[in-house]
Amino acid sequence: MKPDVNSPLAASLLLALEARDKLSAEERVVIEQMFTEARVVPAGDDIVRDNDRPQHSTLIVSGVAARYKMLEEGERQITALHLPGDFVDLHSFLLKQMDHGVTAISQCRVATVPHSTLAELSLKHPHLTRLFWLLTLIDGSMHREWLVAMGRRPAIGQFAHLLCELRVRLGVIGASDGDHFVMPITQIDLSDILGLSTVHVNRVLQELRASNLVSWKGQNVSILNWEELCRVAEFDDRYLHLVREPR
Amino acid sequence: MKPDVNSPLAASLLLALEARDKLSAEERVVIEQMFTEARVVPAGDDIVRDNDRPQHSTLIVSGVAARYKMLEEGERQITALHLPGDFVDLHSFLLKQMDHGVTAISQCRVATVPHSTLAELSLKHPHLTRLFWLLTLIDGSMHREWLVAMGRRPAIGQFAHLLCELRVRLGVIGASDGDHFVMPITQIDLSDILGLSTVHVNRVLQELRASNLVSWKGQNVSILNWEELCRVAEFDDRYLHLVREPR
DNA sequence: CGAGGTCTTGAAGACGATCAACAAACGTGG
DNA sequence: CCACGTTTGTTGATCGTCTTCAAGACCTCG
Repeated sequence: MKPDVNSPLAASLLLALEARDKLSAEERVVIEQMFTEARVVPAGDDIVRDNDRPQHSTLIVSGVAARYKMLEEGERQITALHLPGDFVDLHSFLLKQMDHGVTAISQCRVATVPHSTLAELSLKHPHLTRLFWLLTLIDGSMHREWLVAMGRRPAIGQFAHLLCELRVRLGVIGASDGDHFVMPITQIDLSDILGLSTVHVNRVLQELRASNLVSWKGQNVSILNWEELCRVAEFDDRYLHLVREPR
Repeated sequence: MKPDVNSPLAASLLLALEARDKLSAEERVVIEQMFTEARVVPAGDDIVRDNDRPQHSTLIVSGVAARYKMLEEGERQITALHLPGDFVDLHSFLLKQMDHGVTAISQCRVATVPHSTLAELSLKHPHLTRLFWLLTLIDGSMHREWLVAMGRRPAIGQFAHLLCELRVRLGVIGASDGDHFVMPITQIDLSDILGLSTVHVNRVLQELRASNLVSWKGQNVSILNWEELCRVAEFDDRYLHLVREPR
């Protein structure tokens, strides 16, 4: 999760893709070379703004970002959390206009690909195009899982589910150290993810701590009882589609 | 919304696509010819089952369908409503395995395309491929809007928002008669969409009726005050991406 | 060392859930 | 076409989860 200036920009993306299909050597090269170097976005700044019409798509190289929408009364709802290797606005390639913002939750390093490169790709590399399409489909799959969590799980189950998801997703990109990972987000961010008040997030977290499921100090998160946490969350990772097969 | 046996299978799909981009005559033909005739799925039956590995993708020709997930205690959460012209499992082309079910809310006529045809398409017709990708992106966009509605809007706003969305989406495919449309779904279905109890759905609906925003009798829905309904819902149709431009 | 953001705790209140009962609508078979 | 059973819609009463408001502790960073 730390900005590692030496790692290639697309390292996490390659891991995410290889978790779902095989890449040819050529494809790996194409991916590594498509990104232009990266700027650093300070925590709290927008990476992409609502209503923008981006000419390129943005990859998180390091840090945590979030898609969000604001309501009239100033409430914020986060609709997705993005980790290294995630394309935060790949969809803007076809949707053209952003209907939501993307903010840097922690400081982020980001790299970009011009939409024109993606367009060429869609002509020359159908398989890679399908894999990028796949990434947006997995985003959609996570959205659906979040809908289920919000609509039908009690707050503690929803929170537990988020923790399970984070552990698995960080594992895929090699950013979790077994049951421990670094998660630079505040309880305020959590409340905007879960659609709860900050006060209630705090109380639910205490409940998770009290039952020895999780430890969360500062940015250090440890899953203390994975089995039981999954039970509370009714977690099933099928929706992350971590099966390596031809796509 | 009525099964119209004479209409071409892809009529609504063509309308949905033409609302977002121009199609060439050739592309229209390709789309019209890709679907094989259609079966009728009775209300309540699954169109696609959880865990299936479909070899084809399914288009709703008429009727209303829903994607859903079940929880352990038997609760259901609907994550998307699908209307004529919607591909309910286009994503299974790349996700391979279903991580949720799709059920016929009302009786549905459905048509199918083999995945092999979609694969050919991805080689021969990059523009059409991008448009199909676009359809899945718009699905994702609707998921995000539902997340906002669930997380941060009170029940009445969430319900109002759903009604606004339905009106606009039905308008796109020519299935709404101004402010009136036919919506063959029960309050039980609504509660599974909104993540509320059926009792509360009933009370919120009464509130919408009492304030003269909506009339809902049987399957006949009329928007009585579009302006005010949009205000209650904080509705902004940008997320449906109804802009005709090159994609 | 001070200041702003974040975390924590308490008390009160609201929104929505649950339980229960009944009415209305619908479909099916006689 | 009516009778009957089942599903859906409606209403009331009570309960619980989560919100809001408020205040103080902690922490981080200039």
